[in-house]
Amino acid sequence: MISTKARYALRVLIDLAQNQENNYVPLKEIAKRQEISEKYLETILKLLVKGGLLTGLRGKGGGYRLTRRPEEYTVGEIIELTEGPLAPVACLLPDAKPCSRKDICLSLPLWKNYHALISDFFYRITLLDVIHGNFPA
Amino acid sequence: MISTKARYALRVLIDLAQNQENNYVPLKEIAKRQEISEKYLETILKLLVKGGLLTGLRGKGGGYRLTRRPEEYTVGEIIELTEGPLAPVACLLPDAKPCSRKDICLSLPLWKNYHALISDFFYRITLLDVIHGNFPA
DNA sequence: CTATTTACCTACCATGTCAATAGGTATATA
DNA sequence: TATATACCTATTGACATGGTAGGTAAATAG
Repeated sequence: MISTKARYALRVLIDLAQNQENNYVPLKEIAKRQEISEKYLETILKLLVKGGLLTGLRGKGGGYRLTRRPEEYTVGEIIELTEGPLAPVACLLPDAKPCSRKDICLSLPLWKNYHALISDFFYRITLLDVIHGNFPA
Repeated sequence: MISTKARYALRVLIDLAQNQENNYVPLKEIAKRQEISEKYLETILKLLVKGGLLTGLRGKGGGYRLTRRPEEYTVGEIIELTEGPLAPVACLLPDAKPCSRKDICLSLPLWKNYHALISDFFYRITLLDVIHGNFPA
C-alpha cells in the first residue's frame, strides 16, 4: 500500500498547483480543503520543503508554494521522497549488500522487471498529468 | 516492499516445482535448500496449505507438494494470498467504505491505473514463467 | 514596538505489522 | 513402539505508521 504520507503529499501538490496563483498558501487552508489534520500535514510539508519541492515563507501573508511548474514534478519523485525507494526487494537498492543467492535466485529477475515497470510508470507521470487525468495508454 | 512472506512463499513453490518429482518434500529439506528458518517457514507453509496451493502429508515419508502444475499458479495469487490485496489504496478494495472525496479526487485515477498495471503484471506471470525466466516484453 | 500570523522544530505516543521463536499435539510410517 | 513428519497456539522484539503536543523563530500589519 502507498502510505498516507505519499498520498497526502501528492494531494497537497495538486492543491497548490490549483490554488497558489501567485501567492503563498497557508497550511491551514490546505488542511481545510484537503481534510487533513494540520499537525500531521506539518510533518509532510516539512518533508516536501526539505526535499526542495516546496518553499515556505513565514509570517503574515506566508505559507507554501511550488518551486517548479506542475509539469516538472514526477509522481515518482514525490513517492520516493515521502516513503523511500520504489524497489520491491532490498537486493535492488543501489547500495545493497551482496546477496549470496543472487546468481541462483530465480525470483530476482521477476522483482527487477517489476521494479522497472513501476519506476517507469511513476516517473513518466507528472503532476500536471495527474491534474489533467492523462495516463499512459 | 514485497514482504519476506511473499518472497519466501514464491521461493518455496519454485523449490517444490523443481524438487518434488513424485514425492512429498519435508519442510526440513526446503528450509535447508532455501536457507530459511524451519520455524518461520512453517507459518508460511501453513498459509499455502490453507490457501490450497500446497498439500501436506504427515508422518514418515510426509512433507509437502504442489496441488497443481507450475503453469497453473500465478505470481499474483501467491502474493495476494500471503500478504493481502495488491490494491495501493483502501478505496480500491472490493468492500471499501465509500470515500466522500471519490468524485473530486484527482489521485484516484492514478492509483486505479497503477493497480491495473501491477495486477496485470503479476497475474499474467505463472510459476513456470518465473522458473524459465519468461517475462512480458 | 506590539500583536498576530505564519512556518518551523523537538519530542512523544499508541497501534499495528513484520519476522521470527518456543513448545507442544496429531498422525503416519517403519 | 519409536521416529519422522505436519500442524497448532502463543509469544516476542523491533520497527514503521499515523498522529499529537507544545514550543520557537520570523515576517507583516497596525
